[in-house]
Amino acid sequence: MMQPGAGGVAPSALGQQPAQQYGQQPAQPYMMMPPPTAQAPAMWAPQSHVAPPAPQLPQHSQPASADEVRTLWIGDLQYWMEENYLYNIFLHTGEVVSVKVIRNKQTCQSEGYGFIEFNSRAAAERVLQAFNGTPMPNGAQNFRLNWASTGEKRSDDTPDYTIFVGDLAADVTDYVLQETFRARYPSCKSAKVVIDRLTGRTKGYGFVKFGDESEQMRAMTEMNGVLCSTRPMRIGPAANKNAGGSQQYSNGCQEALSSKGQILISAEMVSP
DNA sequence: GATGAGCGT
Repeated sequence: MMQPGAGGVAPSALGQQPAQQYGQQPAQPYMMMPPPTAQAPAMWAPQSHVAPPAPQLPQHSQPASADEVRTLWIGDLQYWMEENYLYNIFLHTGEVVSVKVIRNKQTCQSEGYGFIEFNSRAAAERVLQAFNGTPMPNGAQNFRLNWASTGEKRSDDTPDYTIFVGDLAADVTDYVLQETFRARYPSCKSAKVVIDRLTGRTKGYGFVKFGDESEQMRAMTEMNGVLCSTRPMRIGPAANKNAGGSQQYSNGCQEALSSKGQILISAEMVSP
């Protein structure tokens, strides 16, 4: 027989209202700030904060074939941003099916990203367009949203040529950084300002990716010292993360190995 | 100041 108390539980596991305390956050973290300049497009969020025109940050194009893709990936989460926080942010859409923050199994600490599933692909896309790159309710950082990858490979055939950009002012966002470069380098694909997960604030450096190697090279010299927002950028080579950007070290490794070998050999020779 | 971040049961 059914337990009386458990009969009419909320459909979603999140239905049970979360006790809303997010670390240092005061009582109502979700109070959406009034739209700065927003005339609400009144599609699905009549009365709410419609963020400034979502900058066209690079996102994976929506997979056309897969009807099932209704989930967004969200990153750059601070540790205190848990399911209930995310859930309440998108609550007004009425179309959130589930929310999940990925945690480390040992420490149970957030890994800084999660997934938001909507009841339709269109709903997910609206959220993606409207929120991505706009300030999160806590005010410190911007939403970093994208389509969740469904295990299928992302269409990413082209190599990236990346540079490191330092000395960024506090107000430089991905969008600002990217536009700074895209104005001169059409192959500029994306820009990312690195965010401190503890504070949600910028670390003052970032990465810019180009599709064209010669533009990467040119940008390295031409853009060094150029103003971005209020500060001159300092540009350097990016440590090889995603290949492409710089030369492989295959030869270097061999040299290192052989010279190590030499050291060993000479050590043997030196020994009595 | 100083080299990310990225897909779960």
